[in-house]
Amino acid sequence: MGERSRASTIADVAAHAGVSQASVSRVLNGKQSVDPVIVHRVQASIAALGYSPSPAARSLVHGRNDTIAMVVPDLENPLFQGILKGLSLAAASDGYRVLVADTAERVDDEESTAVEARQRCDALVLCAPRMPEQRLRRLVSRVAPVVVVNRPLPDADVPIVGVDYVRGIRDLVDHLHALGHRSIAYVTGPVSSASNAERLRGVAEATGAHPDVRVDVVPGGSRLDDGYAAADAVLAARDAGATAVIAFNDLVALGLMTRLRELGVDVPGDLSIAGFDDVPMAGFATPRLTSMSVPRGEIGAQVWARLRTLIAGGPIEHTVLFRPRLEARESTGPVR
Amino acid sequence: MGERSRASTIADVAAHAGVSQASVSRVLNGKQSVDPVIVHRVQASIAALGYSPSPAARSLVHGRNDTIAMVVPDLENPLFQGILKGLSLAAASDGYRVLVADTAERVDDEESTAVEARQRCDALVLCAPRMPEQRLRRLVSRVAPVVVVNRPLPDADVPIVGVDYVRGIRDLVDHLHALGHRSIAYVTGPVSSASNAERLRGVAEATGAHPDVRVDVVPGGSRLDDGYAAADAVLAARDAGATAVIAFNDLVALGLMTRLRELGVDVPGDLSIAGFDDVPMAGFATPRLTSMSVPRGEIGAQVWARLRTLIAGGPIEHTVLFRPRLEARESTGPVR
DNA sequence: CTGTTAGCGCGTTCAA
DNA sequence: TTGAACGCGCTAACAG
Repeated sequence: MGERSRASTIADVAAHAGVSQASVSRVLNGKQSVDPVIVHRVQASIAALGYSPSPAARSLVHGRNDTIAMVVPDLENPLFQGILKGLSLAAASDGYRVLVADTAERVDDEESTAVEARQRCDALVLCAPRMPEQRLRRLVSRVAPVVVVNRPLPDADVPIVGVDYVRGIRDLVDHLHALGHRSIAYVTGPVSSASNAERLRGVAEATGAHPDVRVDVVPGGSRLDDGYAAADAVLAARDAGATAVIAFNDLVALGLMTRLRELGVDVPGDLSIAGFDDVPMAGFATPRLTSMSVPRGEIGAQVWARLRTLIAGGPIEHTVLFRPRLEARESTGPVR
Repeated sequence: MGERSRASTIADVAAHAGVSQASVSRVLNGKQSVDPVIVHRVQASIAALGYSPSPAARSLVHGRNDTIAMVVPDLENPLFQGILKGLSLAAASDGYRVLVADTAERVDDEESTAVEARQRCDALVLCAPRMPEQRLRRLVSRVAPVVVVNRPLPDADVPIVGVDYVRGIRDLVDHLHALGHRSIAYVTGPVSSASNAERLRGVAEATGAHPDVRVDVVPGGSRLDDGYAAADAVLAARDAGATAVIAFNDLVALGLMTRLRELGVDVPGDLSIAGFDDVPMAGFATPRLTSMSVPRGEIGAQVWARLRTLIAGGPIEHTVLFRPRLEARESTGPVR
């Protein structure tokens, strides 16, 4: 194989067309008017040489590269996937690309990863549910423009797009309460997770609103195996009177249901179970899982909308929280 | 708010330290030896100014930007997620980032998306299961260095990393055959998908090896709903004698099982069902789904390994196909 | 070991 | 309307 032929530059085109680089640049960007004859000639040369402008050079001149970065703790989480997909599609429709940085749950790397990613991109989307709040605040001020996803950050100069977990849990407790449940077990998410803290606040508010309801907290996690492993603790709670379970998310709920089935526990006969996020699988589980639906793609789209105005020099728009919607299915039933 | 202060440049650092830009550059890259005194002074200035080099300028001068792009048809597919995650982690360990481009199943956009992504990145990973082969061949030659994922492309100058679907299906048929099944229904994937074609080849080879086995093909898809919707056709096949089902992938299998359960069909009592990919949920389904396990993360890592040697000017390494491993679970049982 | 110079490819003044 | 010249920020070649 011969040497890889160097891609043609704007200078090549200019020479080929017998005009100046400036003219080529002008027909390329169409910002100024140029003689139709030149336009035509330049276009011909561009086609002939198969020229396409260098994004790197453009970036250097413009100081931006039409790319944003999204930092996530785990790409395998259906929630982040959905958000990423929505973000990617929305950004693409405005000519922006998305760089993803998976921190592989290593909280200590999140900061440097974010800063590094931000340097090569025009803006940042931060999903860092476990980063200590103070550190996050510092980080956010360093990497603006940035949007924070799925965690509260009071009085910070940053747009936030997220889910109203507090309200979601309350609505879910209402649902269970209406079914007659008075003793509920909550299987937690990762202990340091902000969205878990939010859910716990929801639990607190719910018990405040329903003094006749008590909620026991059981340690869990965020994945299928975590739910599976939480079964024993859940059964202990049941023996202590619990008739229903709220899991941190659907994966935990699904894993839990699997183990309960193995143990011969009937759902919802012996125990009602509800999840959160309404992942695609929820509606296909056995029994179909009751869950709080979260508009993943729409979250991504909203994130982009906010980032876009930020990039354009616009204001920091208000926090937007989506209220989860109850999807009542088979896994929750009346207490008996 | 005042004006956003412009980030400091290498010139600022040079001035602050009272040395030339070249010296700053040298201490930055550590390629040449520099007087310790200067090193120290420059580092101090860098810290004082909070300087960090511009990736754009570096890209322009080096002709690369330490970023690769991955083009996928659907970010929500667990298979691509796993590959993306493995790729992202492996690339990150070598200082490379990953840009993702979701073509949202729009086959017609794949080509331009890929070319566009390639221009801003040093290399490309192509997941385009439905792109017509000839178009893919042309594309591949345009965007090198590139690695193609999960589809054969005989005699093309491109490394391929994928799954041996043919062998996987054969092994799966062997499994069912050993259980006594002689009439099997195969629920297809997307018609134009390359990996579906591979599976069909596997079916053909399997029936060749087992003349006593017959396989009926039933139209399906790639997602949960597709499997759900295929139930009627599958039942028709059962009425025609089929005792087992192989689904295009786990999602289809899971969707199918859900519908069958609604219809009162016992799995595996009335019908054995097997999927493909071994997604995390497979082992948690009811009943636990028999599947062919595919090393998603490892595929991503292998893709990176090949891309890396390509970027370094190395040879086009040989195709590597992972042989799926049977995960026999509850959803397949002996014919009765 | 250090500073000066010359690009990398493009956009954008500024005159003509 | 066009072209020449400069600068974006950095690295590499060349002197000193």
